[in-house]
Amino acid sequence: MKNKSLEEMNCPIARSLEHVGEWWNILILRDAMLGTSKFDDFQINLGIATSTLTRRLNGLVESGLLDRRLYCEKPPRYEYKITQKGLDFRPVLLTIMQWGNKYYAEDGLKMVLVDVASGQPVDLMLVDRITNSEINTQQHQTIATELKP
Amino acid sequence: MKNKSLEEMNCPIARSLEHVGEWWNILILRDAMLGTSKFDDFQINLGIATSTLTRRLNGLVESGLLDRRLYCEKPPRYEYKITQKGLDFRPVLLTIMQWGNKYYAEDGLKMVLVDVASGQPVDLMLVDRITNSEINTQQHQTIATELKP
DNA sequence: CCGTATCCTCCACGATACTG
DNA sequence: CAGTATCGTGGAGGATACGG
Repeated sequence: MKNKSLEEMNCPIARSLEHVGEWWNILILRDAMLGTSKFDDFQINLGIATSTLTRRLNGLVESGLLDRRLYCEKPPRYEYKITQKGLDFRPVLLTIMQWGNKYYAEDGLKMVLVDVASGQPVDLMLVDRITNSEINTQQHQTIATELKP
Repeated sequence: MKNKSLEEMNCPIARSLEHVGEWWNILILRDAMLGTSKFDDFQINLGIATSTLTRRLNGLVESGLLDRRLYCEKPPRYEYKITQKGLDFRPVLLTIMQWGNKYYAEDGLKMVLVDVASGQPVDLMLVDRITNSEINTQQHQTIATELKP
């Protein structure tokens, strides 16, 4: 971030903000947890400028929250997969989500928790973007939904 | 924030970031939950420019996370107290804190949970800034500490 | 003492154009 | 299609001076 002193603040919250404080990062992580991994998918989903997306993705890779992996050799193609450190950030997104649901869901659009059969306790998804029919039911099972009217 | 489109994003996370995404806001809320309420206390604690602090405080008041109250008539003095909406944001800070403790506490400085006798389950405090002796023990009781060496 | 107003700087972001 | 490079700008933040 702009202020170097954040790192010197010796507070875990302040230091965390150094790496995820930019709100684009939060939204990129959100989508990464939802399964997005390709550059263009992020770009289309978020409506972010490509140059900005490059910078943010690189920053998140540098911070160890995303992993850049070559998945195709010819032509070289990369995907951005969430790391364990990034997954550990999920509770933060969940609590932001709950707070946002309470105070900023006037139009009825909320996010919901889904049960992940793979063993992980909870995951998050945006209701109007991933409909129930689109969910890989082997991986996800909706346990609560509040759909847009 | 700079981008109006965040509000139009129809996602509770995105909308929340509209109000608390600026990292100064997070730190101000952190201190407000720790009991800070006076302008100068925020300023000294955070090392923030006074003009910036004015802007951020006003923004948080506008967003309904802080409440500006006149507590002295002559001369007029105001204090900034956290609102219920602000208190509801506390779980977010707690999860950020936990994540920060895990990944950004290399120097041993962590935050801890304290039991609030007033009935609320948990509160947070910064270990090196509020020592045990300074805690209002009627209000707080430390249940876990990991102090800087 | 408790802020606010003003000016300035800088950088995150967007737009655009470009490469493999 | 999957990005990177470059340029211009708005606004957040800092420094300073000032008002109640």
